Amino acid sequence: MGRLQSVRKGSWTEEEDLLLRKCIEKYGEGKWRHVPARAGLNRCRKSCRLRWLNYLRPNIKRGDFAVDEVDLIIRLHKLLGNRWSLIAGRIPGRTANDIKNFWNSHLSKKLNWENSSTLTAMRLPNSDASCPSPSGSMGLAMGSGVDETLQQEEEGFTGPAPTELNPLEEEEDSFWKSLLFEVEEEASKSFRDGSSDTAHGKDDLFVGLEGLFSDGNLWDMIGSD
DNA sequence: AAGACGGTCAACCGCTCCTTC
DNA sequence: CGAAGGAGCGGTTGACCGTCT
Repeated sequence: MGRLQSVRKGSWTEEEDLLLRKCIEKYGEGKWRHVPARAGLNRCRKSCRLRWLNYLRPNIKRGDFAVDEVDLIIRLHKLLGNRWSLIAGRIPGRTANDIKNFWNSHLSKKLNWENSSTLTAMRLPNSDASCPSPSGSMGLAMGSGVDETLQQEEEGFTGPAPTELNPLEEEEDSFWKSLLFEVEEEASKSFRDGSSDTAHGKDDLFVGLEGLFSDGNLWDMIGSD
């Protein structure tokens, strides 16, 4: 009937945020198709969903990424590639959009630059105390600690050392194991379904893991902020 | 002081995957 | 089993802001 009402685009107002928040509180997440009408918003369902997921959802962290978060992002990206939602699922309080933006604006250039320069110049002599080492609860599970990984790399280290783990390390260990399990499940499923998504197949997964564990000094690569 | 430039981030777009019928 | 619609994802865009010249 030619009633193609144009939906609003652009930045969200506080009033719109309030309406959306109230709607989600009342009806819960999901059923995004109904959200605009329920909330009384002249927005498309995608816009509502995005706004909620990236901005309004409780427990969302704003501001700078912590050292351990950055380290985790780098490693997860090495393992998973540009699968931001998967990466975000492993970093509490951070959204896929946040991580994607952060990667694109901070890390990708830095890593590209450093990677290309280290090919010829090898490691830059700046791995001193000014480079923070990952130390939070989400830090490295395997051979955590910058000097350790560096040493392992120089000694031809290619996998996690079978050392005894303290409780914190055990927690981290289980984190990586569960992640590995999830990704492997997905890869297996794709494999069984004959999916053409070979970019994330099992082989690549283990290539990624190998790189993940045998990785050199990430903080050397990206420098310290 | 002001224009140019680059970086950041919120939001949109289009595609793929998933679910339902 | 296939089609259609919905949901989710990653890539891209554009506005805004800070820095540089």
